[in-house]
Amino acid sequence: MRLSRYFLPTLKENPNEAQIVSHRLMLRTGMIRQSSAGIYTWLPLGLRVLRRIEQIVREEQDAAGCHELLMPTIQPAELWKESGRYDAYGPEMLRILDRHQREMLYGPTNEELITEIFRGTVKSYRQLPKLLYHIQWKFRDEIRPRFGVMRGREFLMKDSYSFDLDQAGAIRAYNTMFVCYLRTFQRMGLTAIPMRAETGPIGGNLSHEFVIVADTGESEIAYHRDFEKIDWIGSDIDFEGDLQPLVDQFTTKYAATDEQRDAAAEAALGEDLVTGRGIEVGHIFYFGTKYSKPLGATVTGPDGEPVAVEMGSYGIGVSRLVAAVIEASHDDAGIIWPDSVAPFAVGLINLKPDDAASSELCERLYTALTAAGHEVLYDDRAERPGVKFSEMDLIGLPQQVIVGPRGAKAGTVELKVRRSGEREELPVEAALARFGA
RNA sequence: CGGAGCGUGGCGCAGUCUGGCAGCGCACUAGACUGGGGGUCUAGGGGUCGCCGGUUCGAAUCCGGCCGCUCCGACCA
Repeated sequence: MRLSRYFLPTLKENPNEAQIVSHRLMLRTGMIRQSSAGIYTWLPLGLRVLRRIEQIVREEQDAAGCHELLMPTIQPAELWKESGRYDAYGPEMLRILDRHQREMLYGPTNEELITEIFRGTVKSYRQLPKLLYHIQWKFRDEIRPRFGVMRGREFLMKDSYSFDLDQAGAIRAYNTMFVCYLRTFQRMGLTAIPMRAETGPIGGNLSHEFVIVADTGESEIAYHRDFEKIDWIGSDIDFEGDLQPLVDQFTTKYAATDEQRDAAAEAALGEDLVTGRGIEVGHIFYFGTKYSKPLGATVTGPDGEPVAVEMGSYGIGVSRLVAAVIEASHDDAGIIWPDSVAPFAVGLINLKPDDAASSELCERLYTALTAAGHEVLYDDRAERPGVKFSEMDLIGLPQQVIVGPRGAKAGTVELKVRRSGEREELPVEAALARFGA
């Protein structure tokens, strides 16, 4: 992508409304623009990151045996009256009347809808278990939206739903998602600690939040020091095997948020207790027959009798994750994207587009890097070097390739690693070899 | 919803108290100089001062109402 043709409206100064670093940086790098309170437009750079995170979530869901579908954003009120949540949800749910005065709502979550789909299609225990998910925009009319996309009213969420014949099956599904989540966040370069959580209006009795440690988090958290050094899981998980030992490894140590915290347990930990703040990026629930019973989601069991299915739901805040990654990975100059979610892999800086040798070399690098499968943002603008350096650091692409007249003449380029700040001058061929080009 | 604050050009702000030509920095346009960490100089363009009403010879400024945004609190991925 040539920056001269791209849409990247960066800001030199901090917008007044942004208080936390991720919000400031998302505005300054031209990733998002606010439309109204808690509602944002995703500009090209931000959308790229959102899509990459979404794709990681999708791939890990698929790997865990979840099947993607897509439910609508607008739902009929009727279904929610059936489950009893139409009144329970309160003003946080955005209610809409269509032209026929039919009561509709912009979905804050999808348990009712997925259960309706399930009850109309799955009739026998032989068709179980099922794990379904979708990635869709949700709306919750938060009392006080804040921190940019961290706590917006409109947000992109992945929500999965499990259907099993019995509790043992449901717990198995719960464990599957538990491990899937560990892998998902790990791939984004995040350390997410699973914490015992309250179940909230979604309901149920087995629940964990996945929390990223960050000073700007909204939850008070406390956890065992061992979580900082626990062996992180590999990519070769057998989801068909017994996941309980792995889950136990992450759930036996103390870790809790807010109301779930236990003063006695924390006192017992002594020096091993770590407290701080965290950002909740995922939440998993087992809630049994809470929805299947009122909504009539039953299957015929082995004995010919109807059985209400055991369910769980599993959410990941996809749009929130964009902000969470920034909170976890930035410095004074700007964002530092982990490779896995970076909007572009390489930033190519042409320090002097007027210089024929520089521009020819840049064109060659741009073509070769692109051909080798790297996404390159090429700063070919007629700007001063300082502007280019600053903006490239600000938007935080992991690798920078810097070309100037001196190097172009000598046949060298400079490579800079954004995270470490390390710079290295190399012959062109050697630099290309680094990128497998 | 309670408490606090803000709304003046694309962004950041001054001016409001004490009514009298709408300003500054950045950004933008043109030219010159410059050229490895958000340059310098010159000349420009751009604003119904959030909206509605009132007071006044005269309102960004005073008064009333409304709207929007931000922060703190209770609620949430």
